[in-house]
Amino acid sequence: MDQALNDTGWRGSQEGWLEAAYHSLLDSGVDSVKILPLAKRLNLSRTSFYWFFKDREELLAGLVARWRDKNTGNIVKQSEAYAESLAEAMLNVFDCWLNNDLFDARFEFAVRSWALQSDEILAEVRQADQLRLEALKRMFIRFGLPEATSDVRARTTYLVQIGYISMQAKEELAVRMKRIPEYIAIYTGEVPQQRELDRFFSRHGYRPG
Amino acid sequence: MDQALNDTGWRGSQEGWLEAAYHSLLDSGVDSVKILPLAKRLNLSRTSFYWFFKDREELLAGLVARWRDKNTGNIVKQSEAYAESLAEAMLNVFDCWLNNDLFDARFEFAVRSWALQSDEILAEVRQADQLRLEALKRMFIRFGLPEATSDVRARTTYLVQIGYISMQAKEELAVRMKRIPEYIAIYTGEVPQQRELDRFFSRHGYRPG
DNA sequence: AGCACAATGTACATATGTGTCAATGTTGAA
DNA sequence: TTCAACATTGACACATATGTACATTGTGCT
Repeated sequence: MDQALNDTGWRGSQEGWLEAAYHSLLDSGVDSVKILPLAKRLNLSRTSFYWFFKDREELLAGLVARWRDKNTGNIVKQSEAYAESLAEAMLNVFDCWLNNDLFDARFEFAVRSWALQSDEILAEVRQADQLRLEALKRMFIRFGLPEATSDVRARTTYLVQIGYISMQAKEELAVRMKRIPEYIAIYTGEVPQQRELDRFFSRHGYRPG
Repeated sequence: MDQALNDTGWRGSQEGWLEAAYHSLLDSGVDSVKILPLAKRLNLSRTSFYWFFKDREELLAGLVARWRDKNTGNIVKQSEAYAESLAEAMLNVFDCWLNNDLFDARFEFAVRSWALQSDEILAEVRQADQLRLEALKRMFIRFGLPEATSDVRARTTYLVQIGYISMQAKEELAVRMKRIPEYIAIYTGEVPQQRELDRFFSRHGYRPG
C-alpha cells in the first residue's frame, strides 16, 4: 500500500497523529480517540505512536492545547474590535460564529462533551467560559449599558451560540443570515443600520435577495 | 455483603440496571455505561444483566426512551399554559429551567453528547429540538408577535438554556433568580410585572432580598 | 415438602484496547 | 561508509469489555 511521506521523509509525525486524533474527536468524541484505530487510519503500526507520545494522555493533552489556542482568544479579540455602534460591535462578534477560522464550533462541542467525564477538562471549559463572558460584558458596558443589563446580555449572546453548537444543526448560510438582524435587535436593543449589515454580509460572502 | 431487596424479593430488576445506567450516563457519558462496572456498583454478577436485557443495546435504548418521556413534552406543556401576558407565559416556560422534575438538564446534556457518536441519537435530538422550538414559537405568535420575530425569539429562549446546560455551571438559586427579570425583558421585549415575578419566585421557593 | 421458575454465578470464548521491549529499517551528516 | 538520530515494527504481557452455556441457588406457591 502506498504511504504518503511528509517533509522529513518519514510517514508519521507528532502532527500527523494529532491531526488524526482531532478528526476522531470531532467525529465521535474523546472515547473514540484510541491509538489502535488511529494507527489503522494512518496505516501505521500502533506501537509507532509511542515514538512521538509518551502515552494516550499526552495525545489528549495535545488536543486540549490545540482547542485552547484556537477558540479562546478570538472571541475576546472580536469583542474588542473597533465599532461605531453597539450593533456593529455585535456583528464583529458574530464573525466568530460564521468563520470557522475564528471559532471551531465542532471542536468546541467535542471538548464540552469531553468535560462530562473529566474534571480537568471541565475546569478548562469553565475558565474559557468566564474569559469569554467577561469580554462580551465589557463590550456592552463600553457602549453605555448598565452593569446588570450588560451581564445578562453578554450571557444571552454567548449562550445562544453555545446552544446552537450543541444543537449540531446544519443550516444554509442564507437561513442563518436572515435571522441576523433579529438577533442583533434582541441582543443589543437597537436595530442595525443597513450599511452595517451590508458590510457584515459582504465579508461572509453572502448576497441578500 | 448485605443486599437491598426490592418488592419482588429479588435483588436485581430491569429498573435497577436502568437506574444505574442512568447515573453512569449523567456522570461520565455513554461510553461509561458498561455492564461490568454497573454490575460492580450494584453488587451483582455481570451475567445477571442478561436476564433483564438482551444486550447492552437494549439497555441504551431504555435510556433514550427515558429521556424522551421526561424532557420532551414538558416544555411544550409549559409553553401552552395559561398566561395573561407574554412575560407571564415566559415565566411558565422558565419553570422548566428551575424545576428538575419538568426538565432534567444533566440528562439532556448527556444525551446531546451521546449524539456526537451516534446518528440514531442525533436524529432523536434533532426531532426534540424541532418540537420544542415550534412550541415556543407558537407561544410568541399567540401573543401577537410577527412570525420572523417569534422564530428568532423562540430560538433565543431555547438556545440560551441549551447553552447554559452545556456550560455545566453550578450557580446559587439567588444568582440565577436575580437575572430572571433581565432575561424576560430581552426575550419578550416587555418588563415583567412585580406580581408576576413574585408568583414565579414563590413557586420556586425563593424569597428575594 | 417439593415443584417451577426467576435470578444468580462460574467458566469459557472472543474482541479490543494499552504499554514495553528488542530488533530492524531509513536518513542525512561527518 | 559509517554513525547516530529518527522512525517503524512484531511479539509479549496484561487489562477490560461483551456475550453464551450451563450449573446452582433462592422464592413463592400449592
